[in-house]
Amino acid sequence: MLGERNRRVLFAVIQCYINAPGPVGSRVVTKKFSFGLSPATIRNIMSDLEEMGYLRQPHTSAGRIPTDSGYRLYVDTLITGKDYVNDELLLELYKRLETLNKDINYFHDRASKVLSSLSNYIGIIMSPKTGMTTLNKIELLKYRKNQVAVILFTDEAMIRNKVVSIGPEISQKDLNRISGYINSEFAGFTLEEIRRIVLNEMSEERSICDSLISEALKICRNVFSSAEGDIYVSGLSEMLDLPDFCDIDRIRLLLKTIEDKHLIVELLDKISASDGTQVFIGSENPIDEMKNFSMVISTYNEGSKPVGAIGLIGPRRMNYLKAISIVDMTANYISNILLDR
Amino acid sequence: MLGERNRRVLFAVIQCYINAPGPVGSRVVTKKFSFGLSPATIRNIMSDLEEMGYLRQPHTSAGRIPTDSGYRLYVDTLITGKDYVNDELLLELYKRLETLNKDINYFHDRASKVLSSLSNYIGIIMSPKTGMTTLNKIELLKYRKNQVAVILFTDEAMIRNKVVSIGPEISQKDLNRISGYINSEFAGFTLEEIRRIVLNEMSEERSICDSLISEALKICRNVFSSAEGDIYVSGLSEMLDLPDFCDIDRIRLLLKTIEDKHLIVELLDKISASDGTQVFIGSENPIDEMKNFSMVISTYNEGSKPVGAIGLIGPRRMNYLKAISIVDMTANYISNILLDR
DNA sequence: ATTAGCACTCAAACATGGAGAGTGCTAAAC
DNA sequence: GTTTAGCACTCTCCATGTTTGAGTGCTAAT
Repeated sequence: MLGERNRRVLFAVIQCYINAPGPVGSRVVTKKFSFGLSPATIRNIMSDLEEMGYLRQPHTSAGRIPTDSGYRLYVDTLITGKDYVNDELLLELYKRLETLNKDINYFHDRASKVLSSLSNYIGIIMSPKTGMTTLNKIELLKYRKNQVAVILFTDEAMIRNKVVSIGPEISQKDLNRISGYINSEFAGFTLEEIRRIVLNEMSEERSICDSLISEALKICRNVFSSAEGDIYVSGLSEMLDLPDFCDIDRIRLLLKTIEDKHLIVELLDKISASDGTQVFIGSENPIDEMKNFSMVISTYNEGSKPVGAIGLIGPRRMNYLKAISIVDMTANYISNILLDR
Repeated sequence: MLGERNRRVLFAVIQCYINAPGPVGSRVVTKKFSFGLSPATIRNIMSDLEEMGYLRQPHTSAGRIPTDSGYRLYVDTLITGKDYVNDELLLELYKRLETLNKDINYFHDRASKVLSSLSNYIGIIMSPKTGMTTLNKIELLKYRKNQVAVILFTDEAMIRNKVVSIGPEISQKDLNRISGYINSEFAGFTLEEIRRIVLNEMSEERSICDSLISEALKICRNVFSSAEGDIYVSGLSEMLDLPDFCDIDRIRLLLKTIEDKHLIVELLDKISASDGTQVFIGSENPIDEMKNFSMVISTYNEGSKPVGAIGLIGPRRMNYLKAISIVDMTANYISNILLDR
C-alpha cells in the first residue's frame, strides 16, 4: 500500500510537473518542498513510486513524470477533498458570467469563451440535445410564398427556427390551426418522442385525404428530424501557447477531432445522462484521438434534469485543481440561471 | 517592360512553387517546361526577374521563389484571362452545394465546409451584416412570464431570434399591437437605419407616458442593437496538412486572428460593399496578422445587392487558379439560390 | 533508515565535414 | 548579340562526433 510519505512525494512531483513541463528530478523536489529528506532518499521513494506505476522515466537517468494512474490518484484525492474552491477564481468567474443573467441569448458562445479564457484550455459547451428537450410550444409563421418559418420553443428556453418550404400555399389561419393542433397534442413531450410519433403516423396513414394534415406532418418531420446537439468550442489559440504544443502533429489531430464534432457530441451526450463532474486523464479518454489529452466535464441542469454539458480539454499535464473548479462552478452558475428564470 | 518570354518563365517558376514548396532552380524549370533554352539562359532570365522584384532568393545559391508582386502579376493575368473554370471542379462543387437548394437553413455552415474541403484551405462565410439587411417583418411572441421571443424576418431570408426580458407582463394582444406598429413603420428599412431611428426616439422622448410604447422601444433597442455580422470558419485541420505549416508560430497567429473574428468581420464588411472577386496576396492583406497568408474573397448577392461575403484563406503559395474558381462559383451559386426563392 | 559520494547514462547543444543543389561569371559558340 | 558550356563558389541539409549537465543507482558510512 501507498504510505502517506510516498503519497506526498508523488503529489509534489505532480505539482512540479504541472508548473513546468519536463522530467522532475529528486533535487528539485527537495528544494521546492521541505520534506526534511535528502535527494537520495527522495530518489529511493521515487523509485518505489515508479515500481508501483505512478511515475515513469522517459529515459534512463532522467527525472520522473507522472503516469495516468499517478494523476488519477491525485485527482481522486482532490475530488474527495472538495476543498478546491478558490475565492479569487470564483470572484473572477462570477464577474465574467454576470452578463448571462441579463441576457441569456448566445450564452453557449459566451460561456465557452469564459471557460477557455479563465483556464487557458479549450472550453466546450454542448447545447441541450434536441432529443432531451421538451416542447413548450410551436409557432408557424407565414414568411413568403411557399415558405413557413417554424419557431420552436422548448421548456429549456432554447429556441430554434427553421424555414420550411411547402407545396401549396397555406393561409396563416390554417397555419394557426396546425400549430394549435401540434401544441395541444405534443406540448411536454421531448422532441425525440415527437419525432418518433410523427414518423409512425406517417407510415401508418400513407394516403391522407386531408391535405392540411399531410402538410402539417411534412412540416413536423422536417423540423423534428435533426436530433443532434451542437457544441461550441473556444480557446484553441490560447491552448497553443502552452509549452506542451511544440509538436505539430498533436495539434493537427486535436483540431481534426474538434472540427469533426460528432465524437465529442457523442461523448458529451453520454455524460449528460449521468451527473457530477468527471475527469478523463489521457488514456482514460473514451475518444481514441484524444488519448493525449485530458478532459474535465460536467453537466448543467434545468431543475433536476441535466440538459447540457460543459467541459475543458487540456493537456495531460493539466492543472486539474483549477480546471475542476472552473468547470464545477460554471456548471452550477448556469444551472442556477436556468432555474431562476 | 516585361517581355513575353520572361513572363512565361516567371509563371513557370510560380507553378513549380505552387506544386511543391521550396526554391525553384533553373534546371527544374527547363526539365518541367520545354522552353528550348538551357539552364544557363533561364538563370539569366531569373536573375533579371529578381532585379525587377518578381522573384527572390531565400539565400545565395538557392533557387528562386516568387515575391508578392510576382504572384500579383500571375493572378492579374488569371483574372483577365477568365478561362479558369474547370468543368470537373464545377461538377463537384454543384454536387456538394445541391442540398442547399432543398434546405437553405444553416447554409453558412455547410457552404463554408464545401469551400474548405474542396480547396483544402480555410473557408469563411460572413452572414449578411445586420446593418445591411432590410426588415421584412417582426413577430413578438409571448414565451414565459416576462419573456418575449422576438422573431426578426429580413428580406434576405435571414431569420434571427432573441429572447427579451420585459418588465411588466404584456399580453399577446399588446405584443401584436407593438409588432404591427413596428412593421407598418419600419418594413423595408435596413436594420441599421431602424437602430438609429429608435435610438433617436429614445433620447428625444425621455419621459414617455404610454408604458406600452416605452416597452416597445426597449424591445427594439435590444433587438436592433447588435449590428455585427457573424462569420463561419471551417477547414483549419485540412489546412494544417499543407507543408507550409511546419512552423508553429504561424499557426498560432492564424488561429488567434480567426478566433478573434472582429478583424475579419471588418474586412469582409468593407469588401461586401464592393463587388467581384478580390485577391489579397501576402503583404497586400489589409489585416496585419495575416500578412503571411493570401485571401480570395467574393460577395454573394440578393438580386443586385451584395448581402454577404465568402472567401478562402490559404498560404501565399496558394493555388490561385483553383481558389479563385471555387470562390467565384460558390458565390454565384449562392446568389442564384437566394434569387430563385 | 538515511545520507554522502561516485561512477554511469542519456539527451540536448554544439561543432565538424562531406554531399548536393544551385548560382554567377567568363569565355567560347552560334 | 544571344546563347551556352564549364567551373569555382556558396549555402543548406544531413549525418556524425563531442561536450556538457542533469539525474540516476549503487555502495559504504552514519
